[in-house]
Amino acid sequence: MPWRTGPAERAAGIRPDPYRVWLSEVMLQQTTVAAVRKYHERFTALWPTVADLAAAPDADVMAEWAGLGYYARARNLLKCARAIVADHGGRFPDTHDALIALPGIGPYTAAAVAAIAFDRPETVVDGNVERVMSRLFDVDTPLPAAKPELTAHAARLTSHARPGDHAQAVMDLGATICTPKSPACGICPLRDPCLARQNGTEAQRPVKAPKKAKPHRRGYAYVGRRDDGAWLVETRPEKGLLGGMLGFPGSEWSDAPAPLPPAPADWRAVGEAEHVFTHFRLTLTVMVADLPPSNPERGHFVPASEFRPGTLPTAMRKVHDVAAPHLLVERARAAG
DNA sequence: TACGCGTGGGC
DNA sequence: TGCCCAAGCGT
Repeated sequence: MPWRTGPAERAAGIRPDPYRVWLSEVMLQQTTVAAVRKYHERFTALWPTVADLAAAPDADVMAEWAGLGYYARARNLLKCARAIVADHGGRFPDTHDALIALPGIGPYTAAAVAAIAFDRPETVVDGNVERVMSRLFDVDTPLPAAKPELTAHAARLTSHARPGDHAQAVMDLGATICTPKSPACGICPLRDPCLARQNGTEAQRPVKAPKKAKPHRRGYAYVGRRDDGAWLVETRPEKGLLGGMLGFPGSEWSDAPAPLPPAPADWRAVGEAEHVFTHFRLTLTVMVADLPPSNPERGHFVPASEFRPGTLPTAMRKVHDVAAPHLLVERARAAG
C-alpha cells in the first residue's frame, strides 16, 4: 500500500509520513483496502500535508469523501487536521494518549498511528487481530464482550523490538491467511500453536453476538431542475445519517412517509431507488419535475456546470440515476 | 453497553 | 439473492 514504507526505507531509518498513515487508518475504519486506495491517492494529491487539508473548505472535503461511507469520519478528519494545526504546530503528536484525544481517533487508530508512524510499542486491535487472537487462543466468548480478553492476548504478544512491523504483520495475517471464511491454515505461520486449529474450531471463531433484523423504511426524493438546467439539492444537517453531505430534498424516512415536495410543481413518480444502510433498508420513490425560477421552500440550486453526481452519497446517487433519464427526456422535449 | 453510522464485494 | 463482512468511533 502506497502509504507504507518498505524494508529498505526502514533500514535507512525512514519512517512513514504520519499524515499519510493517519489518513489511511481513518479511511480504513470498517472499509476495505480496495475501496480506500483511490481515495487516499486523491486526498494526498489534493492536500499533500495536514496543513493543506486543514485549510480546505468543508464542502470540498465532503465531496471528495462521497461514496466512501461513514461520513462522520470526514467531518472528524477535518476537525482533527485543524486541531493539529491549531494545537500541535502542524505536527502529529507521537504518543497514544495525545493521539486518542483528537477527533475521530479512537483506541485502534491511536495505537496504529503510534506504532506504524512512530514505532511505539502499542497494541493494535482491529477486526483482524480479534479474529487471529480468538483462534490462536480458541476464545469462545462472543464479541464484543470478548474484546478485553482478546486485547490482553494481543498485548502479551506485541513485539517491543519492531512494534510497527508487528502491528501490520498481525493485521496482514488476518487479512490474507486467517480470513473469516476458509482460513489458509495450511500455510499459516501460527498453525502449530493455534488452539482453534488443534481443537478443530477455527470455523466457529470468533463467536459473535446475534445481529438485529433490519427494518424497511420508505421515503420520497425530489429531483427538480430549473429551465437553465440547475439542480435543486440540499446540504444535509451535520448530525445524523449522511450528515454534511449533498442530497436531494425529500420526505421523512419511515414506515408510511407523507409526501413533502420542496417546491410547488408538477411532480411525478418515475421509479424507485433501493439502498441498504447498516441498520435499515430504504426504498425511495423518485419524483421529478421542471421547476419555476422562484425560490424553493427547501434546498438550493446548483448550476448544471457545477453539479457532479459523484459528489453525492451512494443512496442519493442512485436517486439521481433513476431520475436523470426522465429529466433528460423532459429537457429534450422542451428543447425540441 | 448498545446503538447509529455506508458501502461494495464475496459467496 | 440475501446475507456477511472490512484496518471503528462517538454518544
